[in-house]
Amino acid sequence: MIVLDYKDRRPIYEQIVERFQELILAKVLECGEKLPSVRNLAMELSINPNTIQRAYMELERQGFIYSIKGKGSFVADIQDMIDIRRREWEEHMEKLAQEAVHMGLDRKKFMELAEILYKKAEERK
Amino acid sequence: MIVLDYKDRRPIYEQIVERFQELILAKVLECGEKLPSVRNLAMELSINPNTIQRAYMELERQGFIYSIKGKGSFVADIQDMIDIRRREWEEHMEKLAQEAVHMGLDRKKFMELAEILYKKAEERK
Amino acid sequence: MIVLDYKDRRPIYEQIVERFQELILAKVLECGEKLPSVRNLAMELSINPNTIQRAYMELERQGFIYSIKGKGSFVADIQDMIDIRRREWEEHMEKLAQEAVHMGLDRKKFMELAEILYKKAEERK
Amino acid sequence: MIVLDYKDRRPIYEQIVERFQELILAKVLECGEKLPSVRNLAMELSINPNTIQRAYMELERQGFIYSIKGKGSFVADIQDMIDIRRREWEEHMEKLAQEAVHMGLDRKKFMELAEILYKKAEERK
DNA sequence: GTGGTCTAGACCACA
DNA sequence: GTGGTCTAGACCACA
Repeated sequence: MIVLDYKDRRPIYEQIVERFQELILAKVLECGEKLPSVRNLAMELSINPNTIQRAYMELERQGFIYSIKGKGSFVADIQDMIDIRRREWEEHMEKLAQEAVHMGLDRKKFMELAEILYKKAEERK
Repeated sequence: MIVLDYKDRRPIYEQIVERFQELILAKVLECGEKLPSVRNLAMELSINPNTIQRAYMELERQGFIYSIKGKGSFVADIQDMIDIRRREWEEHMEKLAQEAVHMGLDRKKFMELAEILYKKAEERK
Repeated sequence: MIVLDYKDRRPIYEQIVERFQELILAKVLECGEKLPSVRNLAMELSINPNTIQRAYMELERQGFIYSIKGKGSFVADIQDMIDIRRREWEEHMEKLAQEAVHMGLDRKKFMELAEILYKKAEERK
Repeated sequence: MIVLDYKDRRPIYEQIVERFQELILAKVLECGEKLPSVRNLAMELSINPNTIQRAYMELERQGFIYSIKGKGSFVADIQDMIDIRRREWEEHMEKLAQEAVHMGLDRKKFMELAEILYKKAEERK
């Protein structure tokens, strides 16, 4: 489920955070589901438990999971978060569209650029 | 060239600033071109010359125009500004495209939304 | 007892819900007391019975009233709710007082602000 | 400047974070001022550099300081943060005052409670 | 068993 | 020299 990329220059804990974010946002990990324990995941990935701990701390701070001492870490209910993100995204997009109109970017060019940038983002993923 | 909207809740000088920004960015007013004098424009719009003065000061502060005592106000060379704005706009758009991919918004929906928001911005103008 | 404000932008049923909440919390309507029937209140306010129905449904969902088929709607026992709200209110107030101390707001200014905001709330009511 | 309280049950890094927050909010440490280096402060307090690192990370996340690799950690410009906090605090206070009015808490009792809770917060500090 | 904190110490990137 | 990441491992609180 979690695969580390040692060629990646980003720190390991960051890779773990991002991977779990994806799994949770894509609902592969469902609300309330238990994450592997800090120690188990550390063993499985052959890394130090501290690194997992740090990743889980960050995920909890961001509201993706919640941890209960003595019980484990669990996927949080992120529907509200998703809704808020979606709304903010649309607001930003609306603002950019307005700026495009002000800058004199016509609809055709605007749509072309949007498509190019979307494809670029898709490939990068 | 300048039309005031008294139903608009924003201060008049702000409307004037925005209108000139549009005219300059859209290159209706070209680099080096002389703006109407403070007094003339005030008469034309039937408003206090101080309001125009304030708008011109703000435009100068933002780098859209420059004023020469005894000669008048002129459109500044804003190519650099345009380039920077355009670059920043593209960066923002790229970021939004990336977020769209991360949120699981597929290309079709992304393009539809982009078009809707562009049209909405166009109508509002 | 219920006065509608058509200048208010909120939906009518929401205004009705809020008004009944106030009447029940202020114990003008006592526990067990019968509310006006859907039809009567609708006639009295010259609005659609469905709107009243919706308001009553919302009030029941929130635990302010209970409805018995064929008999009517009655004010619920809300003492628990009142106690909980009061406790939560005090907790929030305690937290704000603490933040005030941390922000360096001295007691005199804190008390002044509290009084001003209380009066403002009173007037608005 | 920083004194640890080993009787305090809270983790050391949290104490350090809070202490620096106070020093920065009270402007004892001014904007742009350099904080002691991770290693120096660790030596001075006879604790592990990791613990300081963790505290500084948290302070940076919260916007109190910024760190530049190879140069050090510096106090951030927090005037905006202070303004925002103050505004949010007032909004919360206004809301609580409104709720107090709705709950039927009269002004005298409201003011008494406010004073008691303020004193309590002051003593706890 | 589980998460949370902390120590001791290594190594890296950046300046 | 400075912050940032990571390992190895201890100990605590909670369940």
